[in-house]
Amino acid sequence: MNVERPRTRIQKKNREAILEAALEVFSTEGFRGATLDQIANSAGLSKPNVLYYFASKEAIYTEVLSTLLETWLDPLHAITGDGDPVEEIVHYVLRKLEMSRDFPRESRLFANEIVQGAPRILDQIEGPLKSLVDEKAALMRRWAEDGRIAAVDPHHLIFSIWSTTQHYADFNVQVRGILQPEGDEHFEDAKNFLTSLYRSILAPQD
Amino acid sequence: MNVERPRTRIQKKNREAILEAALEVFSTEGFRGATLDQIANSAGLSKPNVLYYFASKEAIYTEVLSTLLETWLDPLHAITGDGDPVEEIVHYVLRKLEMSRDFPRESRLFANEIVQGAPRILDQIEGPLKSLVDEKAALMRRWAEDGRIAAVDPHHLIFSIWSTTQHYADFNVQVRGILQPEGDEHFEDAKNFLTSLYRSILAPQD
DNA sequence: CAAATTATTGACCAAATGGTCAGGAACACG
DNA sequence: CGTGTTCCTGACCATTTGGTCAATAATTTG
Repeated sequence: MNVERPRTRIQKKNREAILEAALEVFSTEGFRGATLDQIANSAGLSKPNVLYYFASKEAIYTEVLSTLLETWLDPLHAITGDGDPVEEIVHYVLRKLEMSRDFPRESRLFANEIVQGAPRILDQIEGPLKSLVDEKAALMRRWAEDGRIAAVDPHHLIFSIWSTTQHYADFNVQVRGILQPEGDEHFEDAKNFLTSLYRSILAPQD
Repeated sequence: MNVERPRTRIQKKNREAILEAALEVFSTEGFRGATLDQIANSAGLSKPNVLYYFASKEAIYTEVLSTLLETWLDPLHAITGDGDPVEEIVHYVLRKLEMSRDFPRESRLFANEIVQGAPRILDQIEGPLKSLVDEKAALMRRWAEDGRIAAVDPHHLIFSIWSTTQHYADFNVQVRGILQPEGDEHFEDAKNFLTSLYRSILAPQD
C-alpha cells in the first residue's frame, strides 16, 4: 500500500497525522520502544488503519527518518564560502541552535538512532554525510591557511558545533532540570555563550 | 532476593556478569528495547537464573544506572578552586573526554535515559545534580568576577563541556563514520581541539 | 443514484517478552 | 558423608505487540 504521492485528500491527511504521531512517539521511545498502538492512538486512528497507510512499523520509521535527515543537514549546505568566514560559521551555529529549540523531536529521534548504533542510516553517514562534512572541512582548512580563521581542526570544530547545539534538544530535560527556566529564555543565554565561544576560537591570530 | 552485599563467591560472580551484560545491552538498546533474553544470553546465564539474582528487568536497570551516576559526576567534584582556574576547567574537559573514550557504554546508557525524558532519574537531576552544578557555577562566577577567567555563563559553559566530550561516546558511530579512524587516534585531535577551544574562551581578557 | 473505489475496523494470530514455580543439581559445612 | 542451603532450569503463563483479513462503511465518480 505504498502510495508514491498521496492521491486523495484523506490519504494526505492521515499519512501526515501518522508521520506526526510517529515523530512524537519514536523521538521519545526510540524505534524498539515505540509501539504501533501508541502511534495509532496519538494519530487518532486504529492500528489496522495505520497499517493500511504504511506497510509496517519499520516503514513508518524509515520515512520519518529520511524526511528528517534532509532538513537536518540543510544548514550545513549554507556554508558556502561567499561571506565572512567567522560570520558564516557563527551563523551556522545559531541556526543549529534554533533548530534545537524549534524542532527538538527531530533532533532527539536522530540522537536515538545514532546512540543506538545508527543501524538504519550507517551508509548515509559514511556516504553523503561524510562527503558533505569533508567538503566543508576542506573549505575551513583553506580559510585557516589564508589566515581568515584561526587554525583549528575543522572536523572537530563541526563535531563541537553539532554537540553543543543539539545538546539543548537532546538533553532538554537535563538542561531544564538544572536551569529551571519558565519557557525558552535560556536559549538566549545559550546563543550568547555559543556566539562568544566560537568567535573566540575562530578569531584569526594576527 | 535482593541481597545487600553478595555473600557467596557465585553470587558475586553472577551479579557482576549480569550487570556487565546489562550495561552492554541497555546502552545500545535503551530500557524498553533491551530484553531479558539478550541480557541473560550476554551474561551466559538462563533467563530464570538472571531473575534469581534480580527481581526484575527494572531492578537490573536501576542498579546499573545508579552505580553509573556516581562515577559519572565524579570529575565535576574535582573542580575545587584550589588550582589555577583555567587549568582546573581544562583538566575537567580532558577527564570527561577520557571517560568518553574509556567508558562509552556508560555515557550512552545515560544519554539514552536523558533523551527519552529521564523518567527514572528526573529527581536526581533536579536535586543533587542541580545543586552540584549550581555550586560549581557559583565558583566559576567568582573566578570571572576576580578576572581569573573570562566572563562566560558558567552553566552554559558546563553544558558545552558535557556535550562536546560526551559526543565522542554517544555519537561514536557518526564520528567514526566521518573520520574513519583505525582505532582511537582521533581522540588525540579531539583533545587538542577541545583544549584550545576552552583555553581561548576562558583566557582572561587583559 | 449506482457502481467502483477507498477507508476503516473488530476479530484474530503468531511470536516475543517479562515473569513464575516446582523440582532437581551443586555446594558448603559440621 | 549427610543435611541444609544456595543455585539453576524446563516448563509454563499472561500480556504485549506487529501484523493479517474478511467484512463493512464511506467516498468518489461516471
